[in-house]
Amino acid sequence: MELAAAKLKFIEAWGKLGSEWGINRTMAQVHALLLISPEALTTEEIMEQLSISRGNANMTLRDLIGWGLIEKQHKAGERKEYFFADKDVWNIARQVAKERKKRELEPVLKVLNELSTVVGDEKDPDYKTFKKSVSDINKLAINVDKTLETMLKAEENWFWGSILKVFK
Amino acid sequence: MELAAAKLKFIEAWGKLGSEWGINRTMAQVHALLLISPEALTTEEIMEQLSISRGNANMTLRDLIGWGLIEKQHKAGERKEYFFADKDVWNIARQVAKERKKRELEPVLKVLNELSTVVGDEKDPDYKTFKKSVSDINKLAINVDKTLETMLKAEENWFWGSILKVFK
DNA sequence: ATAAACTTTCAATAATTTTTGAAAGTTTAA
DNA sequence: TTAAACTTTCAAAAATTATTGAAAGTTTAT
Repeated sequence: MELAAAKLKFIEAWGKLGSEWGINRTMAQVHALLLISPEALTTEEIMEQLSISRGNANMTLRDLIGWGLIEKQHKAGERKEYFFADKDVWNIARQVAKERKKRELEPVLKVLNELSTVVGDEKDPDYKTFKKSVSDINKLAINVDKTLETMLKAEENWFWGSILKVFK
Repeated sequence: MELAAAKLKFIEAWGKLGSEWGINRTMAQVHALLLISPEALTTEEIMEQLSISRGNANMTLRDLIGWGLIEKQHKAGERKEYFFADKDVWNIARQVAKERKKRELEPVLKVLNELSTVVGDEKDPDYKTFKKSVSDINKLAINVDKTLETMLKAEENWFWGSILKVFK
């Protein structure tokens, strides 16, 4: 396969994966483009390579910075802003895990906690089923939260060394 | 909190979580409703409780069956179909992991494999960066795949026992 | 064979999400 | 201060995704 074709395919695949995971397709594509780019790129270059508008590029780049996946770079003597992606996949995975934990898992834990204060009749099957489901989900969510917490602190080698030992 | 209010809140929270993870909101809500329902419900009851149309309910129930999250039940002497959810959260987590692995991770692994056949000039920074990123992502994806594979085979107690030992 | 009971389909519509692009805003250099 | 270079905003438009509901299809009992 040719490099040019491979690049397009990679950008497309990354975009598709993103959209399946609740991440805007364009955002994932911009990330893909920066991941395979040896140099930092300008908004202009990104707009052109992905055929997207200035407004879209600007918002997407801002979001990616918010996710901690890319950074701005300034080149001496130039006004333009350049953007580049952290290429370390372990950092990327941790960053995504960190953000999703904060944005999604933590709010859910909060709601589950509130829901466990529900009052009712212990003889009521509705009440019993509700309590049991909420409590079980709560336990799982707490475990997932702890696991992520530890993962976020871990070094890559430590992580894969330990995890692969457990998962034979 | 009252049971009725808590139920609504749970259905809403589950729906929101679903949509953040690329799962249709209604599908997650129907799942939530069945999770907290001690009895299997008919299409009619689901339509009414969630204020959705017959068509929507039918398609959503079909999808949930496809995900292995709910099942049909037939009651003796009745023509109606009843639906109920597996209430075991460990089964639910495994089922979701299994389906997403099949639907998303495996296609990505396939693409990454194709992309590693790219040919080019070892002196070209574009080529080198591309190869490195694809290869690193490929390695991570393979590890994730293996980890999920093991998790799918695991028993709940085994899993939490081992994982929590690693993650102190 | 018929009809009642129930399920499925799908074209049309609605709702939501994403994108555009021009105008407004900001920074820098002279 | 002015103007050029560059970035940000946001209302409108486009694209995508989800939902409706009536008609078609299926199954069962008689």
